[in-house]
Amino acid sequence: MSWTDDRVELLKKMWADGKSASQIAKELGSVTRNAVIGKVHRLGLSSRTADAAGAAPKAKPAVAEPPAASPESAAPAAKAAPAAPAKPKPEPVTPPAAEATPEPEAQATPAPAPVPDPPRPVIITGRRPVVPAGQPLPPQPSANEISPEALANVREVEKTAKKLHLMELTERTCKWPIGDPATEEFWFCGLPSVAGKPYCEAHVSVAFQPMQSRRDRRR
DNA sequence: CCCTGATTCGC
DNA sequence: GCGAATCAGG
Repeated sequence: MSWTDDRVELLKKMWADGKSASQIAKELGSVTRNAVIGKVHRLGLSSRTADAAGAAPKAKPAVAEPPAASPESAAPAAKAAPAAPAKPKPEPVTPPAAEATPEPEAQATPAPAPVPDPPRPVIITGRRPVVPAGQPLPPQPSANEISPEALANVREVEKTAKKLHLMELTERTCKWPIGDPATEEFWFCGLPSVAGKPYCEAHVSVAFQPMQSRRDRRR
C-alpha cells in the first residue's frame, strides 16, 4: 500500500496527536515506523510543536517550508470537517468521587500470598452509571476502597496515557481501559506495564489491593 | 532490552 | 518519493 491522501491525512492527524511513529505505523498498517518517520520528514512536519487545535502550524527551523499553495487562496473556514458531533475535550475521566475516608492505606503489599483479588478495572465514565444495553456490566467497585491520593495519581497519570487501541497492546503495555467503551472516548492506558503485571505502576496500585483494606468493608 | 525520532542513501 | 538500515539517544 502507498501513501494515499487518506493515509497521509491520518498520519498528520496522529502525528499531531502525539502518537509515536510505531503506533502510527501499527494503526495505518502495511508500513513500518521507519516509513512513517520518513514520510513525516518529507512532509516537513517534524518538530511536532505542542499546538494541537486547528491552526496550521508553520514553525520550521532550517529548511524552507513551501505552504503547498492550493488552488483556493482565501477559501474561508469551510474546511472538510468530519461529522464529528462535538468534542469539548474535557477530561473524560471522572472517577466516582472518593469521599475523604482517612483509610490507613497500606501500600500494595507484594507480600507472600498473591493477592487473590480480581483486578477489576473501574470503567470510569464522565456520566452516570448509564450503561448502554449490551455492555458486559462495568464493574463499579466504587472508589471507597482506594485511597484518594492513589486515585488522584491515577487521574494524573492517565493524562499521559498512550491511548492505545486493543490491537496495539503488547506484553508490556498497560491494559487498563480508560473512558466509555460505548463511545469514541475509549482507549487503553498503554504506558509501560509493570513486569509480569497487565497494568502500569499507577493502575496496578488501584487494581491490586491489599486484602487488608478489603476486610471489614461494610456494605 | 525496550522504546524514541533522525539521517542516509540505494532504489 | 520511498523506506530499510543505521545512528543516536532515553
